[in-house]
Amino acid sequence: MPELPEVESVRRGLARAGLEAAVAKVERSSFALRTGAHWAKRLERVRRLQGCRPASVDRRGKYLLWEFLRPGEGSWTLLVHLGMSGRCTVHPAETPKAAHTHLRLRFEDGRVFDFVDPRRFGGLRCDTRSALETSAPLAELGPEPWSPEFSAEALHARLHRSRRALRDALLDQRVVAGIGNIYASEICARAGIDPRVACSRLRPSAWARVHGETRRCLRDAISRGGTTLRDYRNIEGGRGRNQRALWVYGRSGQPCARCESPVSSEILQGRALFWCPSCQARPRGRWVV
DNA sequence: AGGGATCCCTGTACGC
DNA sequence: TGCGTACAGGGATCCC
Repeated sequence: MPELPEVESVRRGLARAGLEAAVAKVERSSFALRTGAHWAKRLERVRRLQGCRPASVDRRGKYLLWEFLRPGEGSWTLLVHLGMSGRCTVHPAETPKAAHTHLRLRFEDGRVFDFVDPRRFGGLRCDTRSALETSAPLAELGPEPWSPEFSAEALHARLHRSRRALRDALLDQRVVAGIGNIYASEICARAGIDPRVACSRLRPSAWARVHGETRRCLRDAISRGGTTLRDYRNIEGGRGRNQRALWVYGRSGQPCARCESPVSSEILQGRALFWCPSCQARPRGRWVV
């Protein structure tokens, strides 16, 4: 389940790979990836990358933006979303295609880039940078966790009337970009707040903790190369190391990393939710401070 | 308009 | 052993 730290790890891996040679050939599977207006119609356009040279790799939320310089002038940008099971890999030489390879870029230096996604929840799109940034899904994303627009005050202002559970607000990419189910549970755990509590009950001091722990949790996960519970792999095919540092996610019944009480879990909005009933007790009063 | 429900998709885990 | 089934979940879409 690639979230911001995993996508950032892929971004850094791609940048480190130092691909500079032009794309000799674009190979596409006949499967549709993510369907819908934003994706399927535009998959054909990856052929545009033929003859282009890879340049900078950026990230916005859970999306990768990989720029390719055109032979004449200008550039195309490849937008990549890993969905649930998407993997990006760079192979040093000829490598057989893995099952469910949806895109292979063959570079003139002999290396290949593969996008593999068995569950096909991921998506690809190729367009100009400005076309991508001014349309869905990028245009709808909320602030990056490290941007000045993401603040405790902004969280409070946006959510103080919302009756949604805190966990569900953190999953909303319009509130802040990049958080998925794993880090939503972990952020609530580190902030010491019951993830089921309605946003409207959080006072500014509680939002300050949510804000601070969001940044810390994601930053620490990036420094550990992301979380591999099942599918996630980095550009070299290796696993992340953050799974060992999780406090609550996937640890139902096991001792909380902080107080050793057994971790609780339930399904909320169709998604697994984990918390420590002792460190994240439901407030008895009206407010979470 | 906010937010809940449903669907997409396949590998894995588990029960009988 | 083998088969069937439940489950995992990000985001688009529909709907109230």
